[in-house]
Amino acid sequence: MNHWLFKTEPSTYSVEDLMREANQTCTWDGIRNYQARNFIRDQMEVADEILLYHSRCTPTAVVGLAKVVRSAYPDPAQFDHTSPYYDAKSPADNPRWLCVDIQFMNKFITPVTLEVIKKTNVLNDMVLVKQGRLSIQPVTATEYKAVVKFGLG
DNA sequence: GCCAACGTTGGC
DNA sequence: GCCAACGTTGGC
Repeated sequence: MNHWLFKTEPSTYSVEDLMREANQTCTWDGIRNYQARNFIRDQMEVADEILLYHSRCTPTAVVGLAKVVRSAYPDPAQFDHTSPYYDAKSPADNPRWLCVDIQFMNKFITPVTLEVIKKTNVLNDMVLVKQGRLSIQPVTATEYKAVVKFGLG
């Protein structure tokens, strides 16, 4: 099983929004970055566990957990003219962008802030710290366990 | 809201 | 296929 970190801006979509969805499940659409797309396509599987991270807010932090409940399929938003994620250049017979469905698992008692992650030895090599702009990124099992321990402990 | 970092686009 | 221009992300 793989572990991931998904970023979201809480002003657009937050962990609380996910908790209010039917079955606490949503489609994680709108990923428009090839590196992130390739992770979804090549490595993401049902039951993979996800750290949900709130970006562009105060404080930026991992705020909860989710899991993959449907593996990669074409992102419907790329073909929807009314969507901000519409992509006129994506061929219908070979969709450029993929998405997964995720289900809420847990909301942290204590959000694990970027500040703490940077200060913690087992966490400060996370892709989050090294590669600031990647919105879907792999997390090692060790990193995952450490973040969960902070968040739920 | 600013702006540095960095990914993408497109002319050549 | 290089790289300047442009657009977006995200910490602060």
